[in-house]
Amino acid sequence: MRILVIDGNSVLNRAYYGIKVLTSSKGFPTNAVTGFMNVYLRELDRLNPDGVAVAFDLKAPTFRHKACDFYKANRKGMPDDLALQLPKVKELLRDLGVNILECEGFEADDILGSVAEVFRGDDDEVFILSGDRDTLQLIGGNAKVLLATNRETSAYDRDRFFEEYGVEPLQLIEIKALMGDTSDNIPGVPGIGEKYAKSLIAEFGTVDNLYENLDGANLSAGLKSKLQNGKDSAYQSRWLATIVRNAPVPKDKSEYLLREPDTSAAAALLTDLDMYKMLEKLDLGRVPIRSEALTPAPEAPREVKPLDAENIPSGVSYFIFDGKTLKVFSGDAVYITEDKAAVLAYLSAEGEKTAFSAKLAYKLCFENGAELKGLVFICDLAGYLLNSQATDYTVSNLCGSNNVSYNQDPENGDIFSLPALAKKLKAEVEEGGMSSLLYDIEQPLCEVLASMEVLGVRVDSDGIRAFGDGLKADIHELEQRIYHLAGEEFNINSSKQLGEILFEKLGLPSGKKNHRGLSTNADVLESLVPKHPIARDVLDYRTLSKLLSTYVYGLLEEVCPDGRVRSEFKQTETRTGRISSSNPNMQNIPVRKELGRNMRKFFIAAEGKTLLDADYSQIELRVLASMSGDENMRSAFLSGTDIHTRTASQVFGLPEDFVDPDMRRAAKAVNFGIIYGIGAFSLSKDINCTVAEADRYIKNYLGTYPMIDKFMTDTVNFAAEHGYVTTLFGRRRYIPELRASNRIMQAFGKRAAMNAPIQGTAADIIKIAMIRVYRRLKEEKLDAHLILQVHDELIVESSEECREAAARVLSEEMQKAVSLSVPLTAEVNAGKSWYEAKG
DNA sequence: GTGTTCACG
DNA sequence: ACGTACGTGAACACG
Repeated sequence: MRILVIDGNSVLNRAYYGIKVLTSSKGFPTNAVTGFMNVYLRELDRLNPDGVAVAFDLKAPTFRHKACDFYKANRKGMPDDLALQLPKVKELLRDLGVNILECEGFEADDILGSVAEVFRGDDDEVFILSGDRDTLQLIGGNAKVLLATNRETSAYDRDRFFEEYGVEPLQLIEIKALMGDTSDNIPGVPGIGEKYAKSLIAEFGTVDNLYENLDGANLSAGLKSKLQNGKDSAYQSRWLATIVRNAPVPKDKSEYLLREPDTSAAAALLTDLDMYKMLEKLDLGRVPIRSEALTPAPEAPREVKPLDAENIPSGVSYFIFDGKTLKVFSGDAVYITEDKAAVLAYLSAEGEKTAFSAKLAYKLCFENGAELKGLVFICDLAGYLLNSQATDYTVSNLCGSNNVSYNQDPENGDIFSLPALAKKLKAEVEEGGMSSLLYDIEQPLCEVLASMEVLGVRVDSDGIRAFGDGLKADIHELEQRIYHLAGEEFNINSSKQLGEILFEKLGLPSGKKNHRGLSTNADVLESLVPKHPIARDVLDYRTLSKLLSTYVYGLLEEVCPDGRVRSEFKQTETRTGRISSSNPNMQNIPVRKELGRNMRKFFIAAEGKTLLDADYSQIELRVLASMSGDENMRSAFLSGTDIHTRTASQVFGLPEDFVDPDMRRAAKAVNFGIIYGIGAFSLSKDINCTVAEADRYIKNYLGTYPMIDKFMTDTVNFAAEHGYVTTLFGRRRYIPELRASNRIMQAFGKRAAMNAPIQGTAADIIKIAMIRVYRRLKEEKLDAHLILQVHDELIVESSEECREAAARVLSEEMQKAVSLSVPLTAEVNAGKSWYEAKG
C-alpha cells in the first residue's frame, strides 16, 4: 500500500514561520494550522495514499534515547502563538480520521524512520513529508522524501539526492557527523564546514573509514589535527544525527489506513478558528455543527414560493438581493423572484426590512425612480463594524464568526439563516457600543454611495485618447533611447530584465535587495541619475507608461455608453473605516505632478453643469490635536497660521518668520510621520537626513507636543490590553499583530494602533458630512448631487443655477459635521473640470 | 496567484 | 542584526 508519513513538528514549524499573521476574529493565531493544512491537503490530493500518519514529538523531549545532557538543551522553546496551535492541529487531524503517532522517548523523525521500516513490502510505497533536510537520510528502497516549503514540495528519491549531494542518502549522517548542525545542536568537528565534510565523505565514504585511514591520507597537517582532535565529537555527532528506526509504532499496516472522519467536529473546530476557506476546501461547508454555544438556526420555512408583485409580504421581512434575484423571508415562507417589477414592488412596500446588504437594492430603486422603504438593518455593515479585517462578508462567514449556526439548505441556506444572524449581529453591535455608528453613519451612507455609483462622473473620452497618443509618442522615443543606452532591446517593464541591464551589463551600483533580486524602484533609480543617463530615461518611461496603461487605457475601458464612469465605492473593504473605490479607482487619479494632473482635465461636468470640489484642510492633524488634547497643537490650529510652519517654529524654537523651506519640509514630514506611527529610519529617508537627526526631530516634536506623545503611548497600551483601538465614534480596529512573537510584526501592530484612531476618525467625519450634504441637497431640492469622495474631499455636480447654494451646503455641512476642540475647515472651488475645480 | 511598482489620501 | 511609516487599487511580469 501507499503511505504518507508526515513530520508534524517540522511541517508545522515551517508553516508558522512561512505565513505572517493570521488570526481568528477573536485573536487566536491560525497561521500555522492554515499553513500545515495547506501542505497536507496538497500532498494528499497529489499522492492519494491509502494510509496517512502524522508524527509529533512528545511534549517534553528534553532527552530521548540518546542520553546526552546537552542535546537540545539550548534549543529555544516554541513561541507561544505556535504552541497554542499545536493541539488544534492534532485535534483537527484526529477529526479528519488521520492517525497521530507519538512515542515516549522518540522524536518525530524517529517515528518517520520506524514507520518506513514497517512498509518495506514489495507493494509498499512510502512518502515521507518533512520540512527538515535531515530526513533525507531516510531515502531508500521504496521510501521517498518530500521536502516541504510553503510554496512547493520537492520530491527526493535516491537519484535526485545523489545528484545534489554526490553521496548516498545514508551518508548524510556521515557528513553531519563532521560538519555538525547548529539548529539541532550537533557539534560536528570544530573547524570542519560543509565543504570539507562533503569532500571527505565523498572520498572516504564513512567516518569510520576516514579515521581508519587518516594517517596515510593525503590531507594537510592542519586538517588532520582538527580531525584527530574532534574524533570523539565526530562519533557523538554521528550518533546524534542518526534517525533511529526502532520506535514502537504499530506493525499492523491496516492501522495506518485513513479512518472515517468526524465531519461535524472538524467543521466546528474550523468554524471556531474562522477558517472558512479550509471548511470549503474540505467540503465541510454544509456540515451541521454540534455545539451548545450556537444560536439555534431558524426552522426551515414551510414553503418556498414565487414572489408576486400583486401580493407582497407585509410586516417584518428579511431580504437578500444580488442585483438579479430577490429572496425574501417573511412569516414562515421564502419568496423568490427575478422579476424586476416584483422586486421593486417589494422594496418600495411598507414594512420593517432587514437586508443582508443593501447597496444593490438602493441602486435598483434609484435607477427606476423608486424608494426603498422600511430598511432598518443591514447585516454586512454590522458584520464589518464587528470585525473590519475579514476579507469578505457572506452570510455563511458572518454566521461562522458570530456563532450562529448556518442553515445547511443548499438552495436557501443564506436566507434561512438571516433572521438569527441579524438578531445576533444587532446584539453584538450594541454590546460593542457601535449602534450609533451603524444606524447613524454606515447604514445611511449606503444610500449615499449607491446614489454616487448610479450617477457616476462624465469623462471626455476624446481628450483622454488624444492625451494618450501624446504619451505613446513620448514613450516610444524614450524606449529607443533606453535601448540605445543599454546596447540591446529588452522589456523595460520587467524589473528582472531591467536589473540585469543596470546592475550587470552597465555595472551600476545596486541598492536595496528584494528577495527576488535587486530592486529597481524609483528610489534606486533616482540615486543612479548622476551616474548614468539611462536612469532618468527609465524613470520618465515608468511615469509615462503608468499614465498610459493605468489611467488612459484603464479609464477608457470603464466608460459607459453615456460617457460617464461609474466607480464602485466599497463600504466594507478597509480596516480603518475608509471607503475604497474601484473599477475605476477614482481615489488615486494623479494630482501631485503636473503631467499626471492633466488627467483631471478629462473629468468634467455634464452640459450646463459645474463641478464643486470641497476638501478638508489637515483633517487628520486636527483630529489628532483634538483627540490628544494637546494645547500647543490646538492653539496652532486656533491661530490659523500654516500648520507646518508653526510646527517648525515650535520644534526649532524660532519665530515663524525665520522658518525656511527646508525646516518647513522637515516639520511637515514629521507631522505626517506622527500620524503613521513614526520611526526615525523612515523619517530620515523621507527628508534625507541621518537617522540620528531624524531621531532628534522626533524627540523635539514629542517634547513640544507632550500630550501627543502621551496619546500615542496610551493608544498602544490600550491596544495591547484590549486587542483593539477605537475612533472617536467607537469604530474598532483589532490589532492581532500586537500579540505576535515576531518583533517586526509587533512594531507594525504598534504603528497600525497609532494610526487607526486618527485615520478612522477622519473617515467617520467625512462619512457624516456626506450624509448631511446628501440630505440637505435633497431637502433644498437643489439640482446638485454628490458624485465622488476622495478621503478628505467631496465632489458635487451642480447646475449653474444651484452652484452658490450647493457650495454653501458643502462648506457648512463639512465644517459642522462634528464639533472638535479645534475648528474643521473646508475649502470649496468650482470649475468645468476636476482640474479646474481642485483650485 | 504572488510580487513589484507606483498612483492617491 | 533585523526592516521601517498608515490606508488603498491597478498593471505587469513571472512561475
